Amino acid sequence: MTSSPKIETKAEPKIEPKDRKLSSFLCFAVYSANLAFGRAYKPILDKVGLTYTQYIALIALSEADELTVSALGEKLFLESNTLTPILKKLELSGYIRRARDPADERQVRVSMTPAGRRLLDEDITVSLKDATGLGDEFPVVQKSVARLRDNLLRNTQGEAKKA
Amino acid sequence: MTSSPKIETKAEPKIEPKDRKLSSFLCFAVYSANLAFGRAYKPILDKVGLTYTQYIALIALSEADELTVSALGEKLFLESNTLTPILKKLELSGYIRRARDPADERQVRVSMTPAGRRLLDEDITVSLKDATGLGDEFPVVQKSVARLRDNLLRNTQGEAKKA
DNA sequence: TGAATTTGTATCGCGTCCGATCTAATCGGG
DNA sequence: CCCGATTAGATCGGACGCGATACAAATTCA
Repeated sequence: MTSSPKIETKAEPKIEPKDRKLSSFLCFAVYSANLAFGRAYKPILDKVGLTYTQYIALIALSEADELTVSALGEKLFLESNTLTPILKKLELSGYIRRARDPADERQVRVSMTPAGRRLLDEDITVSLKDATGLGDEFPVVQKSVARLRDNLLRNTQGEAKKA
Repeated sequence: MTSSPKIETKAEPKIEPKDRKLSSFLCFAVYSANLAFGRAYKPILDKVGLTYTQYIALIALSEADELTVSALGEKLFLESNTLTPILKKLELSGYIRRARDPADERQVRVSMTPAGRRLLDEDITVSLKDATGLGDEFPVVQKSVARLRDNLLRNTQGEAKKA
């Protein structure tokens, strides 16, 4: 769309600086959609005393138990500086347990408590699937956004980690 | 393994509680894609001394100048508690101006400085369009995510504001 | 007009994110 | 075996996002 090459120009002939509408920014769509998700989850999660991030971390843990902090972080794209306080709160809430691995005392193994498992089995977020209003598109959008994320991480992690 | 009730229940015949994979969650895709965007923008925005949110706010302001804080908040889906500190930093950085409206001293009019306008004209984020790796899908995904956001806000704002 | 209410912004506290740094445990070479 | 390097978490400070609240300006209405 940016290039409709009738005649070959060296660079862009002329770019209007004005046509940078916020609505055209994919990053803003994702940013604001994330805010919207947080607000949608809030009244539901308030009832069980969890935050949005804590709930997501709990789901990640439900897939594979006894994960280390860094292994959990790989699933969530987070590191210990973010994860540690969250896990401490989840432990305080009684949904998970944290314990140093006897085989390697540097590592912390995180596991779900029965209370945590019970919470997820309730499936408190069923109502939200309708709220997305995506219908059959739901899995398509989900995959597109996941692909977007993976592309962004791959194409920038290169610079971040390389430096 | 926690419970596999063979007896037929009235509503859902049988839902495996285990198949709630993190990767199947749209909210997680959006959540992590937002993190990825923030990380992708960071090295670029660091060079001009802006944060991700500050940059988005600047773009919103470029569309319509002399906005009030709440009008800007409507564009950004943010309120004064979040916006005020951000705008103060943008003012301190010299990219915007803040001034009480003489006609209504309650309101604060926000406008861009020439430095702010110059910054946006540089279009420092061009390189990121490729990093999304979406190609022609780009506008489709953007619209889907924006629609998702609008649906979520509409379907939950009702409860939030009504209460 | 004057008191009550509403409105627009700002402040505060908590919970993420994240870069930078710290500490303790493990590993590896000599 | 000891010492330096690496690794896994944790801590700290800065910047959001947001509910609750404060405060002053504007509006309403008796």
